[in-house]
Amino acid sequence: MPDRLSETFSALADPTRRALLARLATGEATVGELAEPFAMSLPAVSKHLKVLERARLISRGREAQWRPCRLDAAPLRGAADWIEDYRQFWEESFDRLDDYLAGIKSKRPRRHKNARKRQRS
Amino acid sequence: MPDRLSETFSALADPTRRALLARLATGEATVGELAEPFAMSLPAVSKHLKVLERARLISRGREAQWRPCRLDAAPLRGAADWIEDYRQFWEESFDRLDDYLAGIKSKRPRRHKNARKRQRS
DNA sequence: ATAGTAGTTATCTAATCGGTTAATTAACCG
DNA sequence: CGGTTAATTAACCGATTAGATAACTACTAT
Repeated sequence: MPDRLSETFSALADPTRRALLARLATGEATVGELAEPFAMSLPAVSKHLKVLERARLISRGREAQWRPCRLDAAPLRGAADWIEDYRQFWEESFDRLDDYLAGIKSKRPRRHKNARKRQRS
Repeated sequence: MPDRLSETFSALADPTRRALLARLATGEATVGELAEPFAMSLPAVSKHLKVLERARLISRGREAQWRPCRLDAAPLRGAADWIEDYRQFWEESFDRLDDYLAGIKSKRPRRHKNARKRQRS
């Protein structure tokens, strides 16, 4: 995997792995504890954890025969920052829809005088 | 692909696709224009665009023989929201780093009194 | 030493991915 | 019509992925 951001997004692109992170947000857990809610083999979960570990989203300790996992959310910051650059676009999209509707309206006078909702701040 | 969030993250997990989105953030563009900066074949770019389209991150019009693409950032909102739930964790990590540094400092008095940066609004 | 528990590694399979080149569709122009 | 431009589709390839089962490692407990 080339870059860090790709590795982060790629790790997040699986519902099982997101669920594992969600579980770890409530505190450390062993592999067995993490695997318990899933209808899949332990090795499968172990692999998912390895993916998360390579993406630096979790780290693991050792305690007797257990390998407790803990969340390490730091890489999410980069992902959040990247997405944040587009916030204006998903907020703007409502405005553009309004523009479009306004265009329709000018050609074919109609009701819907004020379609704008979600006027941002 | 099962869920929307996975599809979004998966689409973002490729640097070429992120670059395409970044380009589209500056305005609509045709496939050829989008492909131009990349050292890869047009069909390859076309495939990436199809992935973005399936993830609803872009949409396409038709204008003569061109298929202008435009950004549709709406799905990013879900991704941003998901990640946002973890913000406290990556911000906490600075606290932990501070704690760690504070521990060091108590043993070996130093400067860096206030290492915390990026205090979020 | 033996058995049990926690987890990883090995091996395999089917599917998907990211890329290629060649062929095809679609629209324009003369 | 024929030719050019824009883009997609088809067919293929090698690498990776998500899953399974089986075998192994590592530690605990008796």
